[in-house]
Amino acid sequence: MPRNRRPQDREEKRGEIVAAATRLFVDEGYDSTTVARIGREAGVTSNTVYWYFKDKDEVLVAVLDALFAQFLAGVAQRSAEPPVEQLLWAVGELRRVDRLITTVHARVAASESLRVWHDGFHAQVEAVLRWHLAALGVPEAEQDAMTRIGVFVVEGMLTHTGDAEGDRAVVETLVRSARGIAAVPGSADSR
Amino acid sequence: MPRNRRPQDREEKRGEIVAAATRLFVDEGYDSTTVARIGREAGVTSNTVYWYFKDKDEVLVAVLDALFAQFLAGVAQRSAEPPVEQLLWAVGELRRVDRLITTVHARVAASESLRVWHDGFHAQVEAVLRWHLAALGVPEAEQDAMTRIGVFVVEGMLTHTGDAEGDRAVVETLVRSARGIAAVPGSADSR
DNA sequence: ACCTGAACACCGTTCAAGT
DNA sequence: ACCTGAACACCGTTCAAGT
Repeated sequence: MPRNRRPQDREEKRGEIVAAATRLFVDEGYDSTTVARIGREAGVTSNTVYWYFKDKDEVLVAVLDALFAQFLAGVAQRSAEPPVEQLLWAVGELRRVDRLITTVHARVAASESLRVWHDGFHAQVEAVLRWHLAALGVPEAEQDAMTRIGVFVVEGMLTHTGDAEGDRAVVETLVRSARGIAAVPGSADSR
Repeated sequence: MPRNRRPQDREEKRGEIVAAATRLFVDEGYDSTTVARIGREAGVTSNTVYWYFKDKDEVLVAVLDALFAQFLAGVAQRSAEPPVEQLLWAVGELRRVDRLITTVHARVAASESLRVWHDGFHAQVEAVLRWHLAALGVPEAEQDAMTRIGVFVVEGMLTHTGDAEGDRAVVETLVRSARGIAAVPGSADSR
């Protein structure tokens, strides 16, 4: 069966490259990681990386896909926990890859495929947050703004390290704000 | 008077380099701007830039200092306006340099002087925000968390473009949250 | 189809040499 | 003190050539 043997090998090698790149990008950063190094850790030459990926940014997209899938699995497992704990866990998890998040922002302007990935990522994160807000009782009219605030705060926590108590205070204040909005909806009508 | 003629020329040339770099960094981005290009626009060779600055990151710090001073002057002029308008103005202003903000985050790990600048910038922004929160009546115990949230939201708005109505909704919701926290302080005592 | 050696293009930075 | 020409080091990417 030579017809389906090749594709399997291909996925395998590709996976090794992605695994090596993931380790290097997370530990040393995107800029500090040369394509040659990625290849070496995967047992090939730098040129070979270009047989599997269009360019270095495509490698990054593959790495992000892998990391994000892992992350979503963790989110699903914790869906029963209270919102504050879920958010704190997510922040702690994503913070391990904070360098990559900054890299994504720095490169969306230069790479079209990275821009697509970034937009998709935001859409998914926003969907999850909106779900939580609805569950907390935030009326639909306020969900857009609250969702954006939530995304911004999460992203800010990732890129600016804070201690455990500080993080908890931020998340608790945020959730309390959402509850406050839920209790007193509207901005100009009532009162 | 040859004793104070030289220093003046020096500041002049240095200023031209910073002016050229500012234009290029803002319009084309830090990565896309070569040191050679900065020099050319200032009428010198790339090597000459290195006589005035230790490296490309130092040029960036000088550019940031210039832009930030300009920004602070604008803030001072608008101190009488209501908080929402002040914040919206600040966001609009900073958004014009959103690329640089991303660049700063991408390079703090690599450049010590950039890290120092970034920390100082945050300290000043936080001081301004804390002042507003105190004015809104947010109790001291909650100011830390609310300040961090404010910084994160502002930064998020800069790096993620939104339309005018969306921006206004976010800022209004944020200020309303602060007022809500001010009205019902504490998280576990009163109920 | 998969992989490599060699080379190209580009860029930040340095150095010896000029005035 | 100020500036330059030439060169170095490094890196992403490509290409012709192998199996």
